[in-house]
Amino acid sequence: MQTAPDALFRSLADPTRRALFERLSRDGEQTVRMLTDNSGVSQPAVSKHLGVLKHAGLVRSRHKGRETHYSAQPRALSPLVDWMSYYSRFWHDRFDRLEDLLKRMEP
Amino acid sequence: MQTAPDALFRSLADPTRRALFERLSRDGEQTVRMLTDNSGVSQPAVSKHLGVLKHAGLVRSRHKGRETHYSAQPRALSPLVDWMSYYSRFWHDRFDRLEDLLKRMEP
DNA sequence: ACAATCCATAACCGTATGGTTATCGTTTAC
DNA sequence: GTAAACGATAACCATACGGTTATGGATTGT
Repeated sequence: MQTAPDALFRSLADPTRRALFERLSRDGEQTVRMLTDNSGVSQPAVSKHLGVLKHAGLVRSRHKGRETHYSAQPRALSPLVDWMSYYSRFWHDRFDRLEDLLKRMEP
Repeated sequence: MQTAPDALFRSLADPTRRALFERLSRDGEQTVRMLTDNSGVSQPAVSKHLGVLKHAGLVRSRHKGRETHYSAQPRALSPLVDWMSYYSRFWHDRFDRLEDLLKRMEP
């Protein structure tokens, strides 16, 4: 349970890296060159970030000739959704119990 | 848009810190002492982590005498839900349900 | 009054991490 | 065939970060 969200939270914690994922999600498949432009960092930095994202399953890569096309893999976010649902539910349940308690205290 | 999820992702990226939040979510309000036991790290480390979580809005603190009681604030997660729903249409249905859940927690 | 507990802060340290430039193998273009 | 473009990797650097011990202010217990 603990390990699944870890790589995801870590990967998305960096603003540059998150921006890459956001851009791929919004605009679809992109080459490294395209991603480097307007990224504010160098091409090697972009490649490294994409490597991290790929390792977390958040992006996929496809080679065509000398260029590499990257695309977002949003289903990889599901452990995060599960995590949030799980830990929000406790609050939700407690809220319900509190409501029940208050109801029972009324005359 | 970028700033809101940033502190949250960052805060939750560290395993020790996430474990603290998870524990507060599961078991309810706890003092620093209680949180330090079974945390695997020293009391100052716990205090520092709680400071980060508090800064991100994920926990609240309440002073009583010489001890400080911390409690989880799961609705602080909502920017993350927004972020995910925006950047991945794929999980929209699930997100809608989670958003409803979080909305019900609002005062 | 004194000792002990609680917690925050300061000072410090090693490592992880995000960035750079340099380079090299491939592949395209001329 | 030669040059240029693409992208990954290596080597390196500065800093951010998570951990520690030491300490001090506040509160509680004896």
